[in-house]
Amino acid sequence: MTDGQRGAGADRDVRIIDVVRSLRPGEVVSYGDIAVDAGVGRQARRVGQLLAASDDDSVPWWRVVNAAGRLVPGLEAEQAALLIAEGVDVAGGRVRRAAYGRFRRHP
DNA sequence: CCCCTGACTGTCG
DNA sequence: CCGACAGCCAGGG
Repeated sequence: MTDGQRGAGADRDVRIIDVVRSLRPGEVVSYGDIAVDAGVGRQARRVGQLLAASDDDSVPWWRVVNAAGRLVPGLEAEQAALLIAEGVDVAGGRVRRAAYGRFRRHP
């Protein structure tokens, strides 16, 4: 592919996944933050859709929650276990604000 | 091109 | 605190 970027869409996906993979243990961020960090603006939905379709084990999807700190529907138990194992404060199917690593929301 | 769906988000009652 | 609503963006039928 010496010509232009036929994979423009795939490039965005790669960036998003890359941001998620850059998360370290105990670090939790929201879909919106991931989208912004990846430089795709308000594609928070695409982030979730992407993670849902990704089978890659190198992608720590459990470190991603929604803006309310809510865990992934249907996988709350597993996600909670993984987060707690990393020292994240999880309660009632959601992550506590204080447990966020890159939390960039008004406190 | 139109319509529906979604691991989202912010506002309102 | 929580449910209902509307807004936004991209993918799939």
